[in-house]
Amino acid sequence: MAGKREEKRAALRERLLTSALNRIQENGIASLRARDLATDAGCALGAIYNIFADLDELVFYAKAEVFRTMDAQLDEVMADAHTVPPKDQMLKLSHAYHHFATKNHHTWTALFASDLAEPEEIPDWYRNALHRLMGHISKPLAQLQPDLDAIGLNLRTRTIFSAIHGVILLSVQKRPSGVADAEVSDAIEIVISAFSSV
Amino acid sequence: MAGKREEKRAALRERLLTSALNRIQENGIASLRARDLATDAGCALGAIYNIFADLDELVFYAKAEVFRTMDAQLDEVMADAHTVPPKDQMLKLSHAYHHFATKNHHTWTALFASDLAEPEEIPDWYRNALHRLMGHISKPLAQLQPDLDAIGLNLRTRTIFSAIHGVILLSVQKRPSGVADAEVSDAIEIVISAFSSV
DNA sequence: CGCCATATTGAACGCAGTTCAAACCATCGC
DNA sequence: GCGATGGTTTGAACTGCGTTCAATATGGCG
Repeated sequence: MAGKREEKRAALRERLLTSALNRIQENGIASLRARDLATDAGCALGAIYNIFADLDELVFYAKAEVFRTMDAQLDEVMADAHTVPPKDQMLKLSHAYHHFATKNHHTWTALFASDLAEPEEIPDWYRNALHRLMGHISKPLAQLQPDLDAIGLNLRTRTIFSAIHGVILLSVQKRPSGVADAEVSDAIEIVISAFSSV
Repeated sequence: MAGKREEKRAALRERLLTSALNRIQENGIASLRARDLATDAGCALGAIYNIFADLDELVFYAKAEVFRTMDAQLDEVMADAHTVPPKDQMLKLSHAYHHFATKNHHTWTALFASDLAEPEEIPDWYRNALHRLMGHISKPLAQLQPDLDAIGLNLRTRTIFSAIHGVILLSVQKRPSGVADAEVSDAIEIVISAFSSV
């Protein structure tokens, strides 16, 4: 009977996170309720606080889950990317990012909901995932512009990511200043073309 | 004494909005409190609800104020823009947008805090301000690419805005995926150059 | 089995937005 | 002026939420 305590604890933790992800996916992070989570997970209200310091921490781990899922999907899409021209690699990544954002509207939006006011310890897995993501952009970019130094390449990589992110964010948020759903693909093409041909 | 009632009502409304703007600017929209607003404005808690349906409505009008202020500043910056080359016009606008965003971190962030879930009536003044903003981009763009039709120009305009917005947003939010504060100017230059040279 | 440490429970607390009935006060007809 | 009228102001009370905590239950272990 090694660690039946740990077992139950881990199972409850899992149920709470699953419930949170389902509810965020369904109704958005703003309408997440501690009491609903407890009901879903079949535990008492207070039990949440044996496992997480507060709801923010629970949400933090839920977001981590979303981020990891996205990371895995992007990695899979880009696994055989080296077989296509640099520009097509960036297009592929952008469209995959867009696809994830629309398929996971509420959870994806939640990822960016708040400022990272305090530069808290960025966890290693996060740094790594981000590094992989940026690598999917910087690798083809380095092919297109071989004379860029590391710093220039880094800045350019983040700039391209930010640009694509902006297009998708404003579109997903249905801002009048953004592009309509049906135009996102074209907008991505415009952005990547612009960055590919300097 | 025509309309002393209306007068007091308008004055209170003004005080509430001013208080809201000050507090958002200072501490961010998340820590806005009805009781604080009432104290600031020197009225009872319930008085807020004679003027606004709820806090969301008050915040809506506060955001409108911010948007109008930004609109006015951008218009002023761009007033004599026609004297410089198209690319420089877009740079000027982008830097002014960035300047406003950093000088008004919390209020600017509040503008984009929530999805516009329901496509509620977009007020005319908002549509107009947006139209002016987009005009500052589309005019120089049309000079650079005279063979674009209206639809293409419109899409391209929104795409450029989204790209610049993305760069600034991720930077202001201090996301690791964004560019650092000190790099934003360079990133803007990169984006506008890319879009100017296709 | 019996004891300890930990987990679980849900009632209770504090805080925040919102409501509402009573007190208040512009306004208007006289 | 003056009293009636109806919107305005008031702040205590209501509701819903995250969080806490003392009491209870339960796994772990000699």
